Amino acid sequence: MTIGEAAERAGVSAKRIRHYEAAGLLGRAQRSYAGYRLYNEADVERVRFIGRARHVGFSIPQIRHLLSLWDDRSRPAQDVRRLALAHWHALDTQISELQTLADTLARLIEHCQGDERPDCPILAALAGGDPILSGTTPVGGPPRPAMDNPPERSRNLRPEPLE
Amino acid sequence: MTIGEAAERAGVSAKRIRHYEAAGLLGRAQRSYAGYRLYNEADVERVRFIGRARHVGFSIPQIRHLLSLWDDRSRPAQDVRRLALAHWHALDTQISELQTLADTLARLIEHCQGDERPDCPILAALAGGDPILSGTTPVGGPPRPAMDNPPERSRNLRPEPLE
DNA sequence: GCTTGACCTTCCCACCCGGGCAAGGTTCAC
DNA sequence: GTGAACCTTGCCCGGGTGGGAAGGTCAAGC
Repeated sequence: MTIGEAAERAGVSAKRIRHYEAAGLLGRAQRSYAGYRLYNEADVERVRFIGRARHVGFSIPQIRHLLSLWDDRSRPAQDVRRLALAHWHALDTQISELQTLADTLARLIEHCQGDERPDCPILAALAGGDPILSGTTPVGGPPRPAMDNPPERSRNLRPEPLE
Repeated sequence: MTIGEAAERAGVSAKRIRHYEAAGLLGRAQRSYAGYRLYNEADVERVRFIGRARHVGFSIPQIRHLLSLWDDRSRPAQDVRRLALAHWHALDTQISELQTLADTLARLIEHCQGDERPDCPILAALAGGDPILSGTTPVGGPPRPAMDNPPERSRNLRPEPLE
């Protein structure tokens, strides 16, 4: 099959398949006489693997690594687990940082009346040395303003630490 | 003062100041006879404002907007609040998505023994139609594996909804 | 056989926010 | 005058993908 069909069946764009090939995730595809890329079932499976791995946030280099482990039938599961765990920790760190940002911002918004008057604590904090931007959280945790529909986010889902 | 000194006083790199100027956040700087950019206290303040806004995650276009509100002495605080709130919601969405990813990954890791055997559920899930990747969380919430040092992350810090 | 439209090819640009480096000019102290 | 430390502009790089241009190919219909 040609790239369009392979792309559709793997659930990615043709462009991405070419990109993955260029990135060395796929190896050079078979070519028709006219130069069209040709794929088989196994190729589609591999692209699907890549797509799923991207979907859970693995980077291209990480997927390269995952694929090498996948290709090596004798690899220990430990190796895969380690890679996934590292990725999880990176995700967790990123989430923490974003959360800190969001909390800071929430504090700023909290202090802003948001009325017609021009005095805005948000701008003031960005402009001057308002300590609210220093990230010092009051004892007892940050304030918890009312919210219409809390998303019920799942936290504390944590794999075991690295061995 | 020249760009190096201004950069140091504003807490950003000289490169970033030039970048902000090119992005239209700063207006064309005064120039010395030789073409050096020259700054005054007000310029440094403005750069500091930009730096702080970047620090809490505002994008360049958003900061452009914030600056226009800052420059407009008669702007209602409401406008600023709205912008900050939109940014907060974007952050919150991003955090949610990352959290979903991390949870999925955690479930995968959970199911992987991580021993010397080559059967790895993580690879299996990425390769095949393992429903674990579909994101269906079991009733009662996702499993909560033991963790050495939970970061005590602050959640539920939520500003009021948009009016 | 020819046209048409859908597909394929490669290559370049764009995003975002800078870091890093190069080649060259300027300033200041010694 | 000379060297160090600054400044200038400009280009390439990252990550992962979309968009588009310019051109070749294939299959169906006339």
